[in-house]
Amino acid sequence: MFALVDCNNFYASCERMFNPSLNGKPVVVLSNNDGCVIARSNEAKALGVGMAVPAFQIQHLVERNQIVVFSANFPLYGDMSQRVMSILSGYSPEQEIYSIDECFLNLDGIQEDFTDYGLRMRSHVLKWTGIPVSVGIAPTKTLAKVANHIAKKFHDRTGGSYVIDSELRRIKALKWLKVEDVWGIGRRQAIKLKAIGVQTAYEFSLLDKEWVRRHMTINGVKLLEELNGQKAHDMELKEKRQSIAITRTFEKEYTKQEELSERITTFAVTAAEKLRRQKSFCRSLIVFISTNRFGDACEQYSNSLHVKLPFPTSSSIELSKAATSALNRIFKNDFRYKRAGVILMDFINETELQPSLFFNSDPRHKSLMQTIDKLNNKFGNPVLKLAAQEFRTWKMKQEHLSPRYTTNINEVIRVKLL
DNA sequence: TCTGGGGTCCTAGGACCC
DNA sequence: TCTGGGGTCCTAGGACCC
Repeated sequence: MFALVDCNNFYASCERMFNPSLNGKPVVVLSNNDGCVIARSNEAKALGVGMAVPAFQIQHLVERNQIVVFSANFPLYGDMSQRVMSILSGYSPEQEIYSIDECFLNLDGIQEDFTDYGLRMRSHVLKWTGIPVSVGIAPTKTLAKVANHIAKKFHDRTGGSYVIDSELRRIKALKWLKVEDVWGIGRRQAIKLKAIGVQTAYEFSLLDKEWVRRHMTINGVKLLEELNGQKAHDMELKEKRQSIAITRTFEKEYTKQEELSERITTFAVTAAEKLRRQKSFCRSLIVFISTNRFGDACEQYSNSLHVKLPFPTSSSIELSKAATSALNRIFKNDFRYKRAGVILMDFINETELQPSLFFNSDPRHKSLMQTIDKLNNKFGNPVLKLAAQEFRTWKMKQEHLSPRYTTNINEVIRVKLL
């Protein structure tokens, strides 16, 4: 059996955790630059605040209903996530952290009643972190997702834990679940399926396997099997990322290549730090730039370049050089750039590096990077930068930022004794 | 005025090989 | 007029996830 444990309205719950006066009130969290909605409390959902809606479009709702708005505080969410995951790891020898707010647990060998087990996890996490979670348990990962959906949706009845462990429950659940809400069926597939009269997960589960394979590839077939109770996905105990991306929508539009180049350099340096943290080397990278996609149609330009590196490296210097030279090749004057990014890929493990006879990463960079990482970790990022990076740190729009309660000693919560 | 960021996997088709 | 057959590898782009 698999459990899927998912934090309820995770970012909003993190904010409320340190500000209990917000309990019962509508809360939303915005993306970088206070751009659009990325988390909503149940109260905010009920008021009609949609997911991923631009902030300015809900301004009237915010004012009319006194919705409390937060700027994204990723240091806080990342730290809270670690705490939640750490507690949950005690409930199974195998934990797959699927995203910042959810994980799968392998429950093979658990003797306790599954519903109770789920409830126990839930109250444990709630007590120790203040974050409410929902637990779905079933014989396949996809059905565990379905069970989780039910646990959350009918919290009053389930208490936040639901188990699909019989044909009766499986069929009842699938008949209830709309096909577009199945894990793995997105907008495109949902349209196709509805066109042939499939409305529910149950109707999907009865489709002919060949038809599904032809129209939805191997993923569709796996989905079909999983919904029918046959395991097609196992725990994925992932070690390392296969790609690392740093991309940003800028707070302003850039026209000068030097300015863009500084930002790209910083993206590459940041990505390189992450690369070194997971002890990998990278063999290629993509740089992309783009004008404002919401702007005037005739002023649009976007381009990307995938460059192979002459040798595997994790050096910030070498990676940022490669990135800026890629930028030089795609940059065009007379455009106003609003978005750009660097994506590292094609990794190998540090330990599996085969030096080449002719071209290799500069060996001196290894200890240099170690020292830079050490200093930046100790004194806060980034005391040390490359000269090619921008001099001042860019300030994104964050008008509703909460303190970093759990990761910065100067911002810990203060308790006043009366 | 204002419109996010970070991932994974699959497939079709091109380039190349014999 | 007729113009083989069987492979592998790589990549861009699509679809999906949170």
